[in-house]
Amino acid sequence: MSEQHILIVDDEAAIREMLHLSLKKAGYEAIEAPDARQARAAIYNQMPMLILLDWMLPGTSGIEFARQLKKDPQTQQIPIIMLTAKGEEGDKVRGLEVGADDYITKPFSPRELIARIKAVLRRSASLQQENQQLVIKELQLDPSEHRVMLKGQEVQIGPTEFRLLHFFMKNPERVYSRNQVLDQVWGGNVYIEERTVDVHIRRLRKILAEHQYEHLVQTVRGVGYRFSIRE
Amino acid sequence: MSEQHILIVDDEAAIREMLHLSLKKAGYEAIEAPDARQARAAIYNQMPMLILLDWMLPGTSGIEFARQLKKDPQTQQIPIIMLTAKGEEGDKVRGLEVGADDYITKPFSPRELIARIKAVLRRSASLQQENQQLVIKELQLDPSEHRVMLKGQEVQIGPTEFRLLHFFMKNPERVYSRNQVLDQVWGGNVYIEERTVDVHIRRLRKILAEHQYEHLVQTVRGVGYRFSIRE
DNA sequence: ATATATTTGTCATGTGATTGTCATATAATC
DNA sequence: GATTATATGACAATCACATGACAAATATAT
Repeated sequence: MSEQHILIVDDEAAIREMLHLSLKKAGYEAIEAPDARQARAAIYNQMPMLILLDWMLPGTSGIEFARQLKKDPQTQQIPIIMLTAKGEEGDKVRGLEVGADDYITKPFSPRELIARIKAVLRRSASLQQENQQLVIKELQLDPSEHRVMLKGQEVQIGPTEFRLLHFFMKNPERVYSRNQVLDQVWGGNVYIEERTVDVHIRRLRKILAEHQYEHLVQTVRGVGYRFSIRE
Repeated sequence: MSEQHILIVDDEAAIREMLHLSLKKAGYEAIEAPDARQARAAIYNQMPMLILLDWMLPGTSGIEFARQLKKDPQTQQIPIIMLTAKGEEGDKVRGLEVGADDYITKPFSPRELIARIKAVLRRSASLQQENQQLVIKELQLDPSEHRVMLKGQEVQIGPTEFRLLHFFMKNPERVYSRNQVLDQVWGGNVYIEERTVDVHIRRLRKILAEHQYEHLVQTVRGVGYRFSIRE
C-alpha cells in the first residue's frame, strides 16, 4: 500500500497541490502537511524518503524544523530540499548550514523540481553506500561503527589501516598503484613517500594474518596492490 | 530518454546557451550547470560522457573542481575540456596538471569546439580500450586487475611477459619484428639486445604451455613473431 | 599540564623474483 | 652437409618488495 514517498511541507494548499501533482506525474507518492507539527506526525507514521520543506512556515519555521530533523538520529538521514521564496543568497547559505541537501527557488518548473529530487536521492543513495557495512566472507567492516570483525571477533586496527581496508573492500579485484592508494586513502594533497604504502600494507596484513586472511591483500609486482576475494 | 550527454559548466548563461546550441547542432545532448555544486548534482544524477568546464567559477573554482573529479574513482575517467578566457600559458599548464584532457581558449569557433570534443572522445575511447579485458578462447587477460586466466585458473606471470602477452592479444594475427616488439613492449628508448626478445618469448610460451596454449605464439622465421588464434 | 601510549612516516637491510646476456643445442633452409 | 636462425638453460646483476627498528607526531590518560 504505502510505497516510498515524499513529504510535502508547506502552509499554502495551492502550492502543496501543485507539488503533489508534479510528483505524481513523475511517479512519486506524496503526502502533504501544512505545518511542522503535522509533518512530524506524518514522519512518525511513516518515514518519507525525502522532504520538500517550505522556508516560511507558521509556528515552527522551516529552517528550525530542518535543524530539528537533522539533529534527531532517527530522521537525520532523510534528505531535505528547501523551498525558498526569493533567491536570497543568505537563505541559501543558512539553509545548507542547517543541513538541507538542496534548495530550490520559487517559482520553479516541475522539470527542475524533479531533476533536483532525482539528484538528491541519487546522492543520498551513494552516501548510504559509503556508510554501508562491507562483508567479505568472515571479514566485515562497519564504517558507521568504525569496527572490523574477523571470524566474529573484533580486531584492533589503527585509523590508517582502517581506511586502507575500507578502500580495498570498496574496490576489490582491481590493482592500484601506490600513488593511487595514497590519493584515495591519504587524500591527494599530502606528500608522502610511496614506500610508506608498503609499510601500511604490511600492518594491514599482519592484522588479517591473525585469522589467516592475509592472502586477501596481494602484491602485484611492478604495479601495486590488489585486494582479492578469489582464492 | 537520456542519451549519453555532455555537461556544460559555466556561470554565464549566455555562454552556456551558445555551447548548448553548438553541441545540439553537432548531434550531442547537453546538460547545463552554473556552478560546481550543481554540476556535481548533475553528475550524480547521470554520468556525462564529457565535461566542458569553465576555468573561472563562483564558489569552487573550475580548476579545483576538475581536481576533485579526477581524484574520485567514480568520475576520474570522464574527460574534461577546460574553457579558459585568455590563452595564458600558465593556465594551460595548470589545467593539464590537474588532469584536464584538453583546454580551449575563448573565443573559439563552434567548429573548433566540436573538433576538440571529437578528438578527446576518441582518445578516451581508446584509453578505455586499453583497460579492456581481452579474451581469446580460454585465455583471458584483464589489465585493470592485472591478471591472466588460463582455462579458469589464474596463472603466474612476470611483468615483462604480461606486457608482451597484452601487446600480442591487442594485435593478433600480425607479425612483428624483434625490434618492433622491443619498441612496443619495452618502450622506444632502451637499448636491449634483439635476441633478448627470444628469451621472453620462450618464457611466455612456457607459461602458456602449462595449459597447451603455446601454439598461440608463433615464430615466423627470418621475420619475427606472431600471435595467432588460428590453429 | 604532564606523562604515557598509540600511531605514523621514514629508513636500512634482507630476500626473493625478474631481467638481460651469453653459450650451446636444435631446427630450418639451401 | 654447410649455413643460418631460433630455442633453451644457466647465471649474475639488478630490482622491487618485505620487514624490523626508530623517532616524530598525536592522542589519551592522569
